[in-house]
Amino acid sequence: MTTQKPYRAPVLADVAREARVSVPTVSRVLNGSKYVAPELAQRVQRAVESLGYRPNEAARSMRSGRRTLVSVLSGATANYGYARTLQGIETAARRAGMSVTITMVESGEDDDVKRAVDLALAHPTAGAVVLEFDRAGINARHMLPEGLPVVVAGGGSRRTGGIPAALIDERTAARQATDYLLRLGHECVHHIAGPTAGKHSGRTEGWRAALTDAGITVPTIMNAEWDAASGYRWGERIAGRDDVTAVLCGNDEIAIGLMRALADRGVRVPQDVSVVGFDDQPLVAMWQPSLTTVDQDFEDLGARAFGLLERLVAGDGSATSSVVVPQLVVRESTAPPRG
Amino acid sequence: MTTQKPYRAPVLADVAREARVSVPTVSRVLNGSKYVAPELAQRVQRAVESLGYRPNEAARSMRSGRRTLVSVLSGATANYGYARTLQGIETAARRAGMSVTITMVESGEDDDVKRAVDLALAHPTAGAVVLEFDRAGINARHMLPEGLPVVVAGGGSRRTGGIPAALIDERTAARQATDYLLRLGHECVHHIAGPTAGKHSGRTEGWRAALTDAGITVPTIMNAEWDAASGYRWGERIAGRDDVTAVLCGNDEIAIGLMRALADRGVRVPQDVSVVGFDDQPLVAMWQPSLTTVDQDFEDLGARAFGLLERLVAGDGSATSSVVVPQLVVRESTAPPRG
DNA sequence: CCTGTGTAGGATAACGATATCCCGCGAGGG
DNA sequence: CCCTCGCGGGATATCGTTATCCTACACAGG
Repeated sequence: MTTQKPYRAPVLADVAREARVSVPTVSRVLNGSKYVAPELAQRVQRAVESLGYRPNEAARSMRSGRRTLVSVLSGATANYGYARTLQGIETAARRAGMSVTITMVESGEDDDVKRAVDLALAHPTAGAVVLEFDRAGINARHMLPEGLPVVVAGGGSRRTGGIPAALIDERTAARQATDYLLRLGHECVHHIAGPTAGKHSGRTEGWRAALTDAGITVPTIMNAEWDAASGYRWGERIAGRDDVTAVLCGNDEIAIGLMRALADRGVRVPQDVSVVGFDDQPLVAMWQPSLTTVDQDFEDLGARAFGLLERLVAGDGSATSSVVVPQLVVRESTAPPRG
Repeated sequence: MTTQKPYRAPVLADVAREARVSVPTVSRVLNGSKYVAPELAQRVQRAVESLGYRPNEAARSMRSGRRTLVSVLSGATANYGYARTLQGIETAARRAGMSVTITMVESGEDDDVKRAVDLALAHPTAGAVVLEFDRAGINARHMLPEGLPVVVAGGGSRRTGGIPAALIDERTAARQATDYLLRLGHECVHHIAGPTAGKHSGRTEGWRAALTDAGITVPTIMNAEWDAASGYRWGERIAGRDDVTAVLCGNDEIAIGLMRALADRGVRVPQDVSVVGFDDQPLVAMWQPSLTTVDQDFEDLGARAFGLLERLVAGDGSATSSVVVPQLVVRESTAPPRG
């Protein structure tokens, strides 16, 4: 059993020794300063290659003040939307030569939020992206220190307190989805909302606005979790009601759960009830019936959020929120009401 | 327009000044050294609170050699399995007081892999977790420097070259799933495999082994991408064949796509064809018919991977691979063959 | 009184990089 | 011949922290 000697990455001094130059000269070569003789530069390059030298960003940023780390704060979930947004941020950051740390906020409780923020900022960070799809994210934003570059990524129409945000205008999308159902001839559209702790989400607000504008009495909101089981439970109750002919769901999971419960009770979608989801997860197009839903480009959302942060870090005060209106994708789960 | 003065986080010296002690004393207080008078300690604590001081991990680790950053290398995807595994790693790391950076490897090409590894190790890292579900991950592992603590997380039965690994024994699971279908009375089980670049995945190997052991001629493997569209295309072809009565799919997406194609052509699941998936994504239990599939605990996988890395970093050479056999979840998409 | 021991806490060096300073050198102008 | 100027590159300070060293003091034992 050989003892593994602990890993020691080569440092500038090792390169300098190997190339028989001083440490600052190596730095100059690596940072592309002029004023270095071509021959020395070549010796340095060779030494870098042969030793497999990799600059230490921590030391570099400590001295230079340039930071190459971006911190993402998100709710504690592997949800499709979160994962996709993170991917968008990471890809954009990687292309810009920045690394990404991810910290999950276990809940909206002060303790959890504080711990998460402390960990997220433990390593010196150029700025933070807060994924604000839930309470945990919102609370996290409020606990970030004054002056740190911060951007928000999330569903639109929420106040972000002067912080630049990349948004998806869920409100408009929900309104369009609701209008679409009304145009099909439904006299009312019901709504199953995800948990949002007090305030209503843009999805809920858009739905309400569409009904109000059409002069329709807004029915009671059905509150659910974001998961399919929760949608299923509402489906069990809706199956026994004649007055529900169209349902706008807070997300695709809820919609799928709802549809299964309806099917189990012999209620047909879309003949008896129309169902609309939110997110357009990859699988829902394969459903039977395939789900009419709102397509959200989360990857683009992440990329836009990172772009804003980049400008903010560069001191470009003109960085202003960007909003995208997602598109309704009409599939098989919606139809005119019977009779 | 007020000019925002750039963010300057308070440092130890600020705290020391505020508490009227020397810098090392503040450090001693924060690191819980004895030999500090209670009164001074209290002054320091107060100063820390009032300034909102947060230690700079980069500086700390530079001096002390203790690293609190873990790097995760993964394929460029927001797949359910990847996202879930990352969540498991992050949660375990957070509980251990470590931060996590995530770097995606765009492809298996040398260029992409090298760039990803460079970025992943740019900030000084205690070690790396490589998500090895695809070629990109495998290549990334080979490009990591000698001596860096590395663990692999992925599907079992692959060689990991002496590197500790947290594994899910896909081979055994696939074998069990295949055996189950044979016990139902199917004379053969067909298989749609995901892309694995040369080698076969544990899923494919387990399937083959089960058939071979049962003395059944192994049919041609159907090769697909990991997505539902790809499963759909195979479904179109299978619908015209009488000899296919049971299909083991490389993952749930493929299975769902397959089932939709079969349904579109009037082939009934499970009466005409039985279908088994892999992963047990949250939605597939709601399918019609609900999908029989292999439940993979990716979050646990991530937690185990981090645990291994932690021991490796601590110099515990006894860290040895851990393997979990996932369970087959029988639902509605499987049944005995007709007649 | 001298010495030894243990506590308390400041002074200083060091981690790996970059910014700044500064010196030597050769060319060009007065 | 002296002075300036541009280049090339080493010496040194510095970033925020912790490890090490060292001094000061109190107290006990001989």
